[in-house]
Amino acid sequence: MAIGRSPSVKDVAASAGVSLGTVSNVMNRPEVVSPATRERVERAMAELGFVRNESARQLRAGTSRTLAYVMLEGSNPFFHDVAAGIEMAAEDSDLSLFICNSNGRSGREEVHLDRLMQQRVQGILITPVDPGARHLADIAKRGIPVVIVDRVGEGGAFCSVAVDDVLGGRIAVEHLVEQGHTRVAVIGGPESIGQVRERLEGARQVWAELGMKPDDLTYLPTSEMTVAEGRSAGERLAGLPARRRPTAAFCANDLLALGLLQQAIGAGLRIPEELAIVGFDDIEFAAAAAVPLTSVRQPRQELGRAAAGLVLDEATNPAHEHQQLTFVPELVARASTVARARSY
Amino acid sequence: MAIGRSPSVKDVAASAGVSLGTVSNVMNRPEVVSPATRERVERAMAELGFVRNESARQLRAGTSRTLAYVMLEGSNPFFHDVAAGIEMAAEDSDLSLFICNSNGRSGREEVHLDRLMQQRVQGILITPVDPGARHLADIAKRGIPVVIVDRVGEGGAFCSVAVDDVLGGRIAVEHLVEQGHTRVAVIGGPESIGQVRERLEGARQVWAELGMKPDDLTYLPTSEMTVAEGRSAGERLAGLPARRRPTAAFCANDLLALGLLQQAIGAGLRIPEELAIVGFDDIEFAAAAAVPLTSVRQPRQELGRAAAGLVLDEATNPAHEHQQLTFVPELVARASTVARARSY
DNA sequence: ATCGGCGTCTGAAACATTTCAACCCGCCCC
DNA sequence: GGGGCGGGTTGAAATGTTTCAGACGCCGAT
Repeated sequence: MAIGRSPSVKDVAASAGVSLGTVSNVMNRPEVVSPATRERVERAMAELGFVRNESARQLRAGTSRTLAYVMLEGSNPFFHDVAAGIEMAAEDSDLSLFICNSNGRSGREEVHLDRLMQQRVQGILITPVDPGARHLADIAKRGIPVVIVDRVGEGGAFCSVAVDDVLGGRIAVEHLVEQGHTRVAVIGGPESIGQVRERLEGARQVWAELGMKPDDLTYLPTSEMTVAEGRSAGERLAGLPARRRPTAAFCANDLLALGLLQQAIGAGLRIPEELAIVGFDDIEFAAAAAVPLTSVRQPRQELGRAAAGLVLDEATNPAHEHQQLTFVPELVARASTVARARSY
Repeated sequence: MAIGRSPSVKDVAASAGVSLGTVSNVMNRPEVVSPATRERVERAMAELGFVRNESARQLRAGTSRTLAYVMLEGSNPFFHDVAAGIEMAAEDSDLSLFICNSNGRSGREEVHLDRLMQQRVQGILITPVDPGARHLADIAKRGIPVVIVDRVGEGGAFCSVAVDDVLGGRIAVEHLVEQGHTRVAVIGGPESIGQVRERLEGARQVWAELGMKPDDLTYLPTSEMTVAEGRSAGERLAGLPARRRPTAAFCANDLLALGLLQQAIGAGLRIPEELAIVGFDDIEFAAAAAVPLTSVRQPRQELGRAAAGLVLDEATNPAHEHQQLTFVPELVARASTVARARSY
């Protein structure tokens, strides 16, 4: 029913017997219009079911009321938690948040960014496939605020918010060594992912510094950061000769760790006695695993919140300077590494 | 750098020495413009770094190129999988997808819907807090296509795509009875959530039909559908006197089931021998739990895809008729109910 | 009386695009 | 050589909002 285009300011103005400008004022600066007319206009709006046309507003204003987040992997709850943090901040500034998912593919990422530019979003938050990509630099050059999330931008060309991944890798492996492990596996990949590279790097660093034998740190590469790949890594681990087999594993994210955990339990291993496992991210399901997972916590929502703050600053503050925020990761020890850890 | 507003069609036209209309044609109907001019215009666009202003396009065209999905609970991966399905369909039609999250609160839902109307989205997909809510009906009355996802709309006022929740509850409990259980717990809540109501309803139906004693079906209500509530239900379960204590539980979603599972294992119960567990949704983490979880699978992405199809039909096909699509849920038996189930 | 100022309201311009009727020009056909 | 045709291009109108310079009426002060 109720067919026909939706009513415009003009219709409201006619119905209330005032001019266009007045209707606009009622919406945007109610204090300048007399209570009587305001009331009349508001009634007219309600009667006609008027809904402001955001495209027109935006066209005239030149700026939209939305932020966008392009996440790296929709299947990893970590990114949804980051998004939730951004959303809260956006909400506080009365902005909408547009969420996209590049799924790790640079092509999709570019398509999304293109669309976002067409929409003239106020700012773009992104966990990029490659922080050095041309299309990112191009956007920034246009003057659109871009903030890199969970990676640090190259050469300070962008604001960024991240956790110190090298440090994260360090504390994870340090913890395992403290628990008495002398043979450790590090699991993750592909190394084209910056986060992976740095976490593994941290692991190697601290391994060397603690004076452990280089050969006793086994790297098991994966092709993705998924539960399935974690299981597969578990199988490879089990295939190693007993005397060389690691007694603990550090996985570059929780999805891998969860897969490994499941495979290990299925194979009858006792956790953590026969295999200790540390993950990364501390997603909600890490604590909820049947053997609660020790993990390197990133302040997920905080990350998002801070990133939103930076993008807003860049959008509104003329004196804005790019900054690289780094959060400190924190080890959350649970039963997957400590025999009788209190679990939550 | 590169300050100043971004170039418009007019600038491109000037730079290429043609009229506005021609530039527009290059973008929208390239076949009507001669290869030579087209080439010239395209070069000008590239040089100036022209990006079409979507607001202006939309204002003139009266219609946007975006769909929206308002999900019920951002913390439940199930909805993200539905969203992924929608996104694929949107992609096929060259539409963008705007994702919002009401977090179960009717107020947020309304705010989001309001914004979406202002943006003149092509259609709205929503898993509503309450499918009977006024604001939903209002939107539909305006002629904006609305499709209810994972619930069926009341009185056929909307298109909807859902799984037969009653049937889902039936097959879950039927499965438990087949495994020889005679005392079963059903866990979920609050009952204000329609999905919960129907799943429990199905459970009760089949329990009666199979001639089981009504008193042997224990209902443990929860205040939310979260992992934490699942654990708490587990504690209440453990508190029941042994002779009345159920030997199996049907949880209204996987998050609850995961929490219950974890609590039970922590308490030293053997799964499924001492407690069998069935969840609902079959989210990815269900299979990845340390004791892989038996669950009632909903075709998550399919749900989203189908919903997108309906909303598009309603948006473009004048002869559109509302329809209620119902998918059939499917039991996926894993180790949490069947002692030596193959796990994946 | 005149003036200034204030509170309220108006009307038109501007935003960037799409669409459409009209136009131009060269060509072919009669 | 005139008429018609059709491909290519133009120019202007239209979309719904915001903004801004001004108009209007009224009051108090000069």
